[in-house]
Amino acid sequence: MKNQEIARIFNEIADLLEIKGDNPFRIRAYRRAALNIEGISTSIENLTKEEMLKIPGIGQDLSDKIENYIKTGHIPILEDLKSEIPEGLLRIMAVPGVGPKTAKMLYDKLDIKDIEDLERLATEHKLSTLPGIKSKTEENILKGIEMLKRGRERQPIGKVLPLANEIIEYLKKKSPISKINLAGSLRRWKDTIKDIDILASLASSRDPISVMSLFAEMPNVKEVLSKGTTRSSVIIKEGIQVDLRLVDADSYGSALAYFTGSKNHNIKLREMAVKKGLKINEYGIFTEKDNKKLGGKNEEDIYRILGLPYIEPELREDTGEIEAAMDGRLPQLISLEDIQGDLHVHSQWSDGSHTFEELVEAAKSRGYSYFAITDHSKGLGVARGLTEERLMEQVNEVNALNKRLKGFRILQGIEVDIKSNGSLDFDDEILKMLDIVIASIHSGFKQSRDQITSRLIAAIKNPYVNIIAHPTGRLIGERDAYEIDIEDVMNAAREAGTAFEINAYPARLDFNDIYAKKAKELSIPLVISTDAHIITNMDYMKYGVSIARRSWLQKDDVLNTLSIEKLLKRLKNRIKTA
DNA sequence: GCCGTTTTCGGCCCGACTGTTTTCAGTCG
Repeated sequence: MKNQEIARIFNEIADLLEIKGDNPFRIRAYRRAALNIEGISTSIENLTKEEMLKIPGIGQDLSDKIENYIKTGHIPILEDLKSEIPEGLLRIMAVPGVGPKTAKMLYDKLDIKDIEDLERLATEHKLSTLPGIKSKTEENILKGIEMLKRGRERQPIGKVLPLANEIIEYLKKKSPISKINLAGSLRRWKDTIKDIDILASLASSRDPISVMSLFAEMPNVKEVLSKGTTRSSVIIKEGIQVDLRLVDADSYGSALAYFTGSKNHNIKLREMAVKKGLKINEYGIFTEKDNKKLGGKNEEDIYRILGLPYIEPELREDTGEIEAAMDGRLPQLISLEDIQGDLHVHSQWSDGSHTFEELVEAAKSRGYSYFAITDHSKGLGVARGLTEERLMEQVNEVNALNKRLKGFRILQGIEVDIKSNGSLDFDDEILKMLDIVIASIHSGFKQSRDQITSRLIAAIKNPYVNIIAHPTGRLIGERDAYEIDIEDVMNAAREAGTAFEINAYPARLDFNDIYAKKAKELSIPLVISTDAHIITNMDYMKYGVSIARRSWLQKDDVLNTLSIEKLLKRLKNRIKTA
């Protein structure tokens, strides 16, 4: 799948054109194309010309470039640009506060070609010889370089969301705020987060400056980047940027829509507005002609006045949601309350921390009527994987416990290891005795794409494997997904009736939203499971549900929204009674 | 470079904050 690769190339072309001072709309066209290519679930090399031209932002020229790249591995314009512009300039542009104009001036006037040059000359106060740069800018550039060195990578949402909620609680308690919400990619539940965006409005006639000061002086603030009356930015000690925006109650809805994004979703709404003789900004929706405010107190106003139904934040990525809204095709998204049970849970028997009784209580308290105990199989020695004998002991214990439980059922399962040769860790004779079997890869991540693909397909085709867990093996920030032929894998699953897991563990979130959406389109069943090793991990379900929502999934698309009876009927080759 | 329910040419989203400026350019989201 070359999608990511081509998206990266188009973004690089956009960066280089920016340094050259090229037509900003041409630059935007490259960026928009990149984003849309990243968002499609089909390998771009499998698309026909006609299909390619249907991707928003891809026209004749860019589709030619893509085809040429797939055929020859070259994009002439990129090579030309690279020969004109030293590569280091792109890295200079990565310094916060340094954009294309500054980067170009630094290169033209002082021959600065990389970050090392920039740091040295800034330290020696040589930058202030340039027009428009004085000591403050030098300081900011040095700070920016520091920040870049520390690395401001995107962090898993599971790490960022709790921090964001703490800040919101703090502000609620300490300041005269009437409304406060998360915005930005956190509100859209993206799997990784760069900044925390918070929107608030004040109780009437209160002083915004005092709130901004309170915000800038929170105990966990490490650095204040900017502070105004409507917008302030800080870096907290975890290294994450937090932006707070204050608006009037009258504009709260339009500001929330605006700051929730995504950027491209907003641009498309604004374009729609312009065509209707309207204007949208963070203060409301207005008539173009006499600037009369038509709405903005509630987020729904914006959509309603454009003639659209409300679009859930998770869908706002400009991946077809606006078109679907126009046609009345928006999905009724799944919600956390729809989940009836967790199908991937570990116990003390392997590398989990709790007894069955404790897990039953935890599941019940989350409103579930079942969960599957899926300890590791023997091949995973580090996780104290079960041998056949211990599995049989577990079966007896689960059976005994199930007899005592009323209105609740433990499903006897296993997370069987897919070995490096593609065979499973247990024979079919063992697997067929269980209520549910999930299979997954825990080794050989470096194998070739073909090898891993055939391992997965072999497991998918096994008659007793119901679910493939964490199908791409990624660990956010630690390990990339292994390379697979996603089309072949999905086709195999569709034929075999094997489901894929959306693993809700924050570092995994695997399938991601792109693959889960694709699976839905192919009518492949999905499950959302937490892979819990301790009880509190069960609360990760909300992250899994958020991936499902971002994937346009409805309740019907997810097997563990079913009652236990219906679930067992849907699983292939299982005993069909609860 | 894309795109069309005003257009196949001429548009292309909108505003805040900073640092440097006397009215604004650059950067960011």
